[in-house]
Amino acid sequence: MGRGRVQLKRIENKINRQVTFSKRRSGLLKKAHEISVLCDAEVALIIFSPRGKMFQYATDSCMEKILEQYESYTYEEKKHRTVNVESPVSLNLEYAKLKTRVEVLQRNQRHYIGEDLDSLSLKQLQNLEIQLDVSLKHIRSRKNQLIHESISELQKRDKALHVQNNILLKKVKEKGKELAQTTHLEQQNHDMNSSYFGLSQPLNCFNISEICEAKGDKASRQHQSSNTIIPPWMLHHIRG
Amino acid sequence: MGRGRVQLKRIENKINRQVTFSKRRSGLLKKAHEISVLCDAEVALIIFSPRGKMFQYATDSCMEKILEQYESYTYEEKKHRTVNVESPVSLNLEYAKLKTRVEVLQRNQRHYIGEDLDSLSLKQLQNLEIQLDVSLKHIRSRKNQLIHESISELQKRDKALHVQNNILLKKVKEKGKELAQTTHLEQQNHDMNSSYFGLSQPLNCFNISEICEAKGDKASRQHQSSNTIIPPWMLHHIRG
DNA sequence: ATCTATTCATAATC
DNA sequence: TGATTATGAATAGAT
Repeated sequence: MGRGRVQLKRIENKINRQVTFSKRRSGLLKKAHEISVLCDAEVALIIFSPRGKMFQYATDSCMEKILEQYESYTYEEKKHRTVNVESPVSLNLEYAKLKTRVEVLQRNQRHYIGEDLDSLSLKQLQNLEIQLDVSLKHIRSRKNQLIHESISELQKRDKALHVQNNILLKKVKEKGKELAQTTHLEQQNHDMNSSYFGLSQPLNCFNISEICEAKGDKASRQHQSSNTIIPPWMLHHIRG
Repeated sequence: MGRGRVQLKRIENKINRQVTFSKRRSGLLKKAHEISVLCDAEVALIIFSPRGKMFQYATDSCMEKILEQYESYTYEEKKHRTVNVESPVSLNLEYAKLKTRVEVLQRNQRHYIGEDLDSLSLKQLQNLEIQLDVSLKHIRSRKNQLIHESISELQKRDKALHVQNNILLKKVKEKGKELAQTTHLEQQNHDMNSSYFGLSQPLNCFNISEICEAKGDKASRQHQSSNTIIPPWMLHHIRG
């Protein structure tokens, strides 16, 4: 860029080096910000000038949070194994780090539940809003998945009950025939009609909840309430 | 760069966002390396993709060293004072407690951002959904408040500028009259027209952001981008 | 992944 | 420092 190709080696001229540092630094910060916004990435950028002056960029102005993420990403195992053996001096350090982490997490949590919002900038509020919208999408999607699973499970049960019902029906008929050989025909017919309990309501699953509750245990926590978004029998079914 | 100007806002198309992330990430890492070599600077760059994958660059491959520098630059006092007084025995216990707390908080946090939902029951998912709906209500309400505040503040400024402008206009006219007593009328009219600089753009605050950047520190993270949902000058205004 | 038309960043210069 | 400009880089969109 600029007049002439640049070689990737230390710029010897002190003035040029300083100027280039200043220019490229702002360029780098800008690009860090851009990728952060454009691609929804979290970026932490720290630059020390040769003289030790610091410059930084962090997505959402939250450097600590990103550094914590880095630590947990890199040193996950190391921490858990080493801490207990090390000298109390470093334990102090680890403890301090953890405490900071807890503070950060707690602050975030309060933001996620819509509290302490006064400390957030408009930008941060917007990011939070976008994040929660995404979260809700995931949550609803997962909910639907569970519901669909439970429905197909119930349909399977329904089928099984049908089969069983048919078998029972056949047995009843057989018994009927046997009886016919020892009693009058009119008596036989009367029995048939009153003992037929079969397929008139095969898909009315709502009554299943009563069956489940009769079984006792966890099912009884879900009381009948046809006004909730999800019928309670479905909840029970998923828990089992 | 590329076909067409780029807007500084989240790329909505998932594929494009991912591709751009990949391209810009390598660009950013390259530039971080370049400034490090060319200008003898120390650079630490950490990037998390939206899905949590990490990428990093550090001068001399020594991330920890640079992060320590950062910590000492920022938190010099804070850490060293708080912890050293406690007894080492209870410290271990406290540390374990904290660790558990961190784990719980982390798990919750993942739920809030819509991850790890498989471990939740339907009931829990519903509670989460309700919670996040409430959160979003609060967040949007707070956002609106901030926006309204900033608008009325700007209106106040606008008014003040109008008043000032009118005063200046009067003064100009007075000067004009004075001049009329010593010069020809045509000369007077000419002055009037050319020195009037009044109300054509009373609300153009965009240059304020540049003033803030000149002040250094945190303000410089917000770069000029007239294409974000909220103009940067408004963001700054609210932060200040 | 590869290829271009564009826009961007910036080295040199003032 | 700050602005300008010629030039090489980066990259968005298409393939």
